[in-house]
Amino acid sequence: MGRNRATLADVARKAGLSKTAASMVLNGREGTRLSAEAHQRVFAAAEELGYRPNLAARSLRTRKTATIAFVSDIVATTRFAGDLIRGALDAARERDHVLLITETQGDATFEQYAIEAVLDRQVDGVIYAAMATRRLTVPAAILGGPVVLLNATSPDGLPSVVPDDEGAGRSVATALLELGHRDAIALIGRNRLKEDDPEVSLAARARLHGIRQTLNEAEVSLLAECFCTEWLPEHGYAAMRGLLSKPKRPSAIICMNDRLAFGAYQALGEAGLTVPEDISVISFDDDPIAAWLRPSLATTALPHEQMGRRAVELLLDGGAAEPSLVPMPLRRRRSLAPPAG
Amino acid sequence: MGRNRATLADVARKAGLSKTAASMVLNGREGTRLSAEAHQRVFAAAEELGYRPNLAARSLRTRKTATIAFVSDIVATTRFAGDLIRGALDAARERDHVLLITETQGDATFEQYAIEAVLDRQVDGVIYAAMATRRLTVPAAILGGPVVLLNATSPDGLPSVVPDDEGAGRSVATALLELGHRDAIALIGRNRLKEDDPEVSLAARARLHGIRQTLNEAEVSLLAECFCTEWLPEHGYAAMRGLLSKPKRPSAIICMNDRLAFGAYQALGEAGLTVPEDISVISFDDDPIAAWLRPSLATTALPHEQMGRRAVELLLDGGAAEPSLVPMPLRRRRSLAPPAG
DNA sequence: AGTGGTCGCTAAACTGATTTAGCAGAGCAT
DNA sequence: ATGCTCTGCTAAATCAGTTTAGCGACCACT
Repeated sequence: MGRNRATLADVARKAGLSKTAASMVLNGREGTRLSAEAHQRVFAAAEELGYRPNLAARSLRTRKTATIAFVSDIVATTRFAGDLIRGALDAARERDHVLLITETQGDATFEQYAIEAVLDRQVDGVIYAAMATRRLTVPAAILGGPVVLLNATSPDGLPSVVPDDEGAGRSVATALLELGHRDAIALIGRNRLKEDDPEVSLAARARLHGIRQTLNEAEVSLLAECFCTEWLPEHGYAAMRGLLSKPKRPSAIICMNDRLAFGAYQALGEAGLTVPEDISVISFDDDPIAAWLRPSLATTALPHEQMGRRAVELLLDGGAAEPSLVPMPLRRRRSLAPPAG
Repeated sequence: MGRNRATLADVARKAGLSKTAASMVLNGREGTRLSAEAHQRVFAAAEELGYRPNLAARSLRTRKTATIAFVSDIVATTRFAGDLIRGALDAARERDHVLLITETQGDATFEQYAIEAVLDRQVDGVIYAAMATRRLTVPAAILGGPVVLLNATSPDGLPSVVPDDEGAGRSVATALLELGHRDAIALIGRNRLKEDDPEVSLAARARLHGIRQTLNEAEVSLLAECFCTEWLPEHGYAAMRGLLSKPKRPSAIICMNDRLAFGAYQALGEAGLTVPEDISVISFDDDPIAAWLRPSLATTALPHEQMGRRAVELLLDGGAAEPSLVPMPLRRRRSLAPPAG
């Protein structure tokens, strides 16, 4: 890879100057008294030789690699990982940095390995990302340098970037109230584990809190709340069937994520009910399926790309110590209507 | 990041030996005549100081960085990217390598930038990945070192890893024939652009070819073939409605991907038809939604994780020059049944 | 004439590893 | 006593940059 690259010494020789001079010119150092002509010659030589500095050599001296580690628990399994990475990639490129990506798979041994691997490569900082918004404790080894938590918070008070799930909860509830839904709003996706253990999820509790707060302020209470062991379509399906078997039919359903909503749609379809004429549905995440459903599903978007970007900005440009809350925009789609009759 | 790390010189000093000796012991060099005691002392010193070599320094001398570039056109937008990356990550870790990830977004300027960025960092090789299986030409700049194409082929005859879409086409057709479907099989997802331009897609043509070949051998021809401008649910929906409006109803549908099948399901549901009793459905990709649909959708899986893994193996361990075809396993699910009546 | 300052530039040290070339001492044969 | 080999180790060069310290020439001023 990259054999026969021209070195700084080659450039200097061609320009008839010392390495020192060439280095200073190419780095645009202020206050050196090199002549305009020397500048010309160095630039010309570098151009002609297609010179590009060897960053390994440079970083040996400067201890800067222009490389950031992106350490995450799981990159696959969720389609969102790509957006998180893409946002980080974009922001890194704008700052002439590059991303070293590793995955811990939630395994302590892998994590240890991943961290050593990136520290050995002298990365300038670490973005420690979680795929589900949660609280975690970062390994001590990376605390020697800049760290930003992405989609996670930690007890150490490290800079972190998380979505505003509570705000999203408020948006969702407000959207329903504005349409006139009041005493027939049901919730699908309560989950003790997610709500009570911040190391599993911070989103569940925050979303619930946002919803409750808004409804309380309007003096509205939920018609029903369904617990689900997981947030997958099958659980949404089962929950929806449960709701439909009760005497009072809800006028609107809030699902804790889009996959639950997908399951709910399936149950509604089987029951011969139409969205949104019979029942409105709204949820969280803006999974791609939300737009594919018929009718399209109103939801609040997890701004993964923005979050990835913000993490890099925080890491390289510095910034707020308190968690950076990224708003979750409401996507108004066809699944919303005023209550029937 | 990584301040105050012990250096090799520290280890040597503590062991009372030269850097040379320490280096040789730690690298397990054969044929050096260092005493067993010297070995002990070096290991002990390294252990005690928590010594880890500075890879930037090492690579300056050895021209090896134990780092691979993963350059892809688009990492987001498709949920599959994660699996491709994960497979590569796993295989890289097993070989003590790490992945530098960049994205070109299909833009020539970004591509140029990405390639320079990774070459400047002296990567040991490049995995050039495409998110949709297609043919492409790799930029000359990376041809100076090892390159493997992932989910793509090139006219240069570079080593490449692609899914066996033609085999998948055969599996799909065979599965339907075995169930007894013959003269009422319809196809959704013909697409001139994808079929005719290998720089857009290799999958469409290969899948179609596999299907046709198997049906021809059984002397069966397709009842209908629907063209779709894109392979999204809405197009599958429209195509399915089209098929249902014709006099002869198909007994089975082959969709060119799962998203089309999702759309087909929606149209079938609206028409009051049930899968698989009225119509069987089978498709390609094994998108997560395939398992979420009711009934679950039979499909052939794109083995992204395996492909990512294979690419790294090819790059680091060497191997076949001709394209490495990774089989696409058939996932038999509930959407298949013998034709009705 | 001597002193000091600025200008334009360079030699050499330094970063932390690997690798080449070779040295001192022991043992052995001649 | 000399030459030879083998053992166990080290000094120094090297990789490709950055950075520190300083050199010679020229000018101005006292």
